[in-house]
Amino acid sequence: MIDIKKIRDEFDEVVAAEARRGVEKERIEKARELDTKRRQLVGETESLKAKRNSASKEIGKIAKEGGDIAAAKEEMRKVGDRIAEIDKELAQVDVELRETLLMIPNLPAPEIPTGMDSSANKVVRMGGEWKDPSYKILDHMTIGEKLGIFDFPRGVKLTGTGFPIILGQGAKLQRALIQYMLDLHCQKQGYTEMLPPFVVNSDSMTGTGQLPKFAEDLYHCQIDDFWLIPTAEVPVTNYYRDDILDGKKLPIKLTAYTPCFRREAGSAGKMTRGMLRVHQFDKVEMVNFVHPDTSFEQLEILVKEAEEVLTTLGLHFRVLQLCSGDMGFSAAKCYDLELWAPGEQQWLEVSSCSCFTDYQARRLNCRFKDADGKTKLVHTLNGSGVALPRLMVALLEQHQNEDGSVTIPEVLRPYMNGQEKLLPVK
RNA sequence: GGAGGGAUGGCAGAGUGGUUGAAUGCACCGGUCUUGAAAACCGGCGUGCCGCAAGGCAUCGGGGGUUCGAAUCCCUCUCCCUCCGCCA
Repeated sequence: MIDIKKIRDEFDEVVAAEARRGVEKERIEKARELDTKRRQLVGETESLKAKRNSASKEIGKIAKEGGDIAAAKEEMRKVGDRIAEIDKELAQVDVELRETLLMIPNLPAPEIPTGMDSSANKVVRMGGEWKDPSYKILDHMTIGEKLGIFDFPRGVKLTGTGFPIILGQGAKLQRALIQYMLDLHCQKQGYTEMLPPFVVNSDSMTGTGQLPKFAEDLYHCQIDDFWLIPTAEVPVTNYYRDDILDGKKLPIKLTAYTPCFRREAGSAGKMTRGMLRVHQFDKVEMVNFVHPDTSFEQLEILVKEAEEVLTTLGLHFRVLQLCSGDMGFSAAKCYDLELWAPGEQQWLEVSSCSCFTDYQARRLNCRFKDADGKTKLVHTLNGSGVALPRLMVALLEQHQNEDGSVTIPEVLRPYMNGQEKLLPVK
């Protein structure tokens, strides 16, 4: 949620910055008007309450001395009625203001490119290498079939489309990847691992912004009013909801492996081939709670941490800086990591690393005690480190051999009992 | 799932309708003393909102109600604890 004080005090700057994301001035104007209205009502009701409070004290005193209090009581009853009226209106304005603020995205960082869609994104660097081999490159579906590691039809039988089954050495490879990434983050990059619930309540979903807007994209357990998490960001970030952190302990870096569940209502048919877009997938996520002065430096570190996964797996990828209009709603600055999938002949997004400044923390009410003794909002960052299905696709396609086998990256072999290759089943 | 008991400031823990925003202890911060530290003593010490400020309002798990006035009474929800049942 954006800071209303910013709209109050730096209106023109906010309007200009939001215009870069395609937000009309009217929306910000509306927030400002509601805020003015709100403050006026607060002033009115509070001065009436002050009057009532002091009168009530007086009444108590008079009553004790046996004086007549009937007239005073009657007058205060009227004041009470008026207060109730104003409070009702105020509650309405509060709701409206909050809703309006929630519709305003985070302010884009000044240095990012302006643009409304992915065409304005900028490739900031390339990583790893790729050379097309002399033999014919296969796509992951064909490779998977040879290796006997995917079963899509039976996934449909068990659940429905978008719930693939991974088998045998493929399942083991996936498990190895998860282990490897967690170990890398924890042993080398200073993260603490967390194994959170995969199901959360509505407060948590609201805290990170999935609710109320994106309810349709989530799986819901009606009886208990629980939701399946679409990303580990939800439980991990909400871990510190309504919390005050010790400033000396920042940055706090948490990582978690979880399955992710996404209904993705309306996205059927969109790049859904094979493993590319599914309703359930595994992901390792990184979340940082940082001091406001360091958030953008931390973002650069976070991206490098995610990149390290790809580099050490020997994969070719590129780093994209997203333009103002292509970023997620809460992000001030965002980098995407895309892996090259030679079989698909396309770049696959496997990680998105974002700095949310205080936008997410405000909604989450996550603060910290600074060195000056003041309580302030933290800044939050998160990044995938990384998503499994597309990583698997790119890995199979980039590391495939002419004989149909797939070379297992060296760093994964300790997790695979030393196995060097995935071998065709027949 | 059944029965009962709870939820108060960072923690512990008083408080059952009127100077209680909240005793007391611990923790924490500042000071005195000390070569330094400890102890002792003195002072300070929740959060949010409105206001230039003075100050005001709200807040004792959440929501609603009674009342001139609610931490205190009523309703409701959530969570925690104890006992019983069931169970990986």
